[in-house]
Amino acid sequence: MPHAPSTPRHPVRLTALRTGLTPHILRAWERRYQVVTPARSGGGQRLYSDLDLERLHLLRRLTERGHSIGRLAKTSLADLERIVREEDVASAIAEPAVGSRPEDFSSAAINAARRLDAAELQAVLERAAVTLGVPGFLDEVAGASLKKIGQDWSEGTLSVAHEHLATAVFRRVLGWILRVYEVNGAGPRLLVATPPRQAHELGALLAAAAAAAEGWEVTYLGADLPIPEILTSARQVGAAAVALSIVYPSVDAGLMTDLQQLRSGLERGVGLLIGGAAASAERERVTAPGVEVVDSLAHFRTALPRLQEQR
Amino acid sequence: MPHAPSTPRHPVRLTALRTGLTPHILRAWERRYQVVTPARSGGGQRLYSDLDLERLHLLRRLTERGHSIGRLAKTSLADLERIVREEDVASAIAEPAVGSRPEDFSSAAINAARRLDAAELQAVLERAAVTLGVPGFLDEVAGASLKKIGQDWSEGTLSVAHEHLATAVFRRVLGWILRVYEVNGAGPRLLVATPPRQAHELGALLAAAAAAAEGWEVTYLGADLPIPEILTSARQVGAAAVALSIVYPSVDAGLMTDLQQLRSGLERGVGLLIGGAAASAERERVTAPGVEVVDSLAHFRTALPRLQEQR
DNA sequence: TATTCCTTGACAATACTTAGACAGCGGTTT
DNA sequence: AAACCGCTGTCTAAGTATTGTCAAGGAATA
Repeated sequence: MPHAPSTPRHPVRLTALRTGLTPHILRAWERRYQVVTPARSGGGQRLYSDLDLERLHLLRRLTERGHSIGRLAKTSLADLERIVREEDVASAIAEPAVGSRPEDFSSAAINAARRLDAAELQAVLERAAVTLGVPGFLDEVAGASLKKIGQDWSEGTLSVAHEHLATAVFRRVLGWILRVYEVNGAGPRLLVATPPRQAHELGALLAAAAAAAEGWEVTYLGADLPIPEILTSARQVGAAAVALSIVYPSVDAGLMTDLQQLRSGLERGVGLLIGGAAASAERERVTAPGVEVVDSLAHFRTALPRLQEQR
Repeated sequence: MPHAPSTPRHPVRLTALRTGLTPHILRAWERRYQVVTPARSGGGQRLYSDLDLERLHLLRRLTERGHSIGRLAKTSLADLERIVREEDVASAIAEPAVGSRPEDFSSAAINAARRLDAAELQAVLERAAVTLGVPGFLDEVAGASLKKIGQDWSEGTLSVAHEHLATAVFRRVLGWILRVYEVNGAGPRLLVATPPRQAHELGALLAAAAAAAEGWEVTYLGADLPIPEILTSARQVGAAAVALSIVYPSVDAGLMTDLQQLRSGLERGVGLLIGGAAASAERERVTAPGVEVVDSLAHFRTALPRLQEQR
């Protein structure tokens, strides 16, 4: 015959083990707050029931999370269970937990790059993208990591090798993201590239991925593309907008001519977005009618729907 | 029955945690503006009510967005809620566009399933996972879609073929997620399975993926697993916890025996979580010392870190 | 006999309290 | 501009409350 849950049968030692408390705490709680009142053996030793165990277990959980034992002491078992459940939902809103915060991913990525561990870097980036979602990943991990790497590189903490390895892996991951969003015929078309003499393509890839995640159909053409090629391609795919990334600070006469040529070669309704470090730095020179300079990925994202409507 | 929302019961540090403020700020706000007037314990310590928490939470959100606390201090709860709503509408610019909201993905998924288009279903699910991030995907797309599919199936709108196709694709996508999070040696281990005579494994897979995204190293064993197998495996991989999914409403004597056997076969420190429709429905029968019933994925997620700490 | 458990009283570590001070920020006035 | 000012978050110091931990001496248990 199975015993009733109120049958006293567990000695202190076992009770402590099962509830995660110590015998000392059990006695202190009983002495001070009459949290439970265990039965006694013939010789006066405590014997706890299943119900006591349950109660004590819940109390431990709640006190660990910040409730005060003094206040919880007189609460009924049913109420304790209710509170625990409420706490669970309430705290679900609260924290994203260490290990899956954007910063954690960034630093893990930079460490991997520093160790020249391409496989680990890729794994970290993929995990970040899948955990945070592409928009969050691009804004808070990819952007931040690239910035940090560039910074460390210019400070001499990272070598060219590190930078190349990181570039290769980022290209792979961003390419993967682009592929996931490849889709037939939906969404407006965006052409992404880097103008002549601009070899850094990561910014462009970042923008391409961001646009893809926003539902655009992105044609990514890579770095250092002659203006006529851009024009032809834009016409061919029926682009609703063209986005260029400019990183090198040499915003030279050639570049300005290129931009003018590009703008006048594109149809009226086709938007032209220029982003990247150099674009922000020389915003006044680059800005022109029909040319929008974007300072950040977030800015880029908000500029996109506008272009779509203009068609 | 002490459950009026105005019952004071939360000490300062809990209140700080729940509202995202710090104890310092709580006291400063009270001292300067009488934002709230918490009750006091016998010894003079603050005790906040649920209503206080609600109010403080709203105040934090609004001050973060630039409102001044001095101005908001005397505003009623109802007015605060109204202001927050208005703000939300105003900032709707930042709202995800149509096409990348959870509902859009769910309905696209169900349409694909209805058309028996496995490739499209898989593409939609992958895009959803990558756009929303795995936690969001599991909570708002996978969970919802499966529920809808099950519902349509029981209504006769979807055939067994549809249901099997969907199961196959979901299994593939969830498996992909599990693989992305595969990682060597980090994190506590979780064993996920379905007990004997429980054939529906999608719930278990969902849980497995959620745990993986939280940093657990998950060993997924699939459906209909004999208890001794579970025990051996748990010991072999050194599991910190075991999670089971129970869907069929037949919580029969066999199942109860199985659970008892499982619980007593597991070491003390190893947590045991039971989830799924049947578990929630028969929560009282299933609950036992050392066995925790979880009602939802969100609940499951919050239960996990606890198990980790208990080790 | 060796170990575990009992009670009581004390102590130490946290956590919380108040009152006050200070620094950064945005806006205003000189 | 420069100086000023109110608002707000943060910190300190000194005292109180709460709670975990321990010790001593005796009793029960195996």
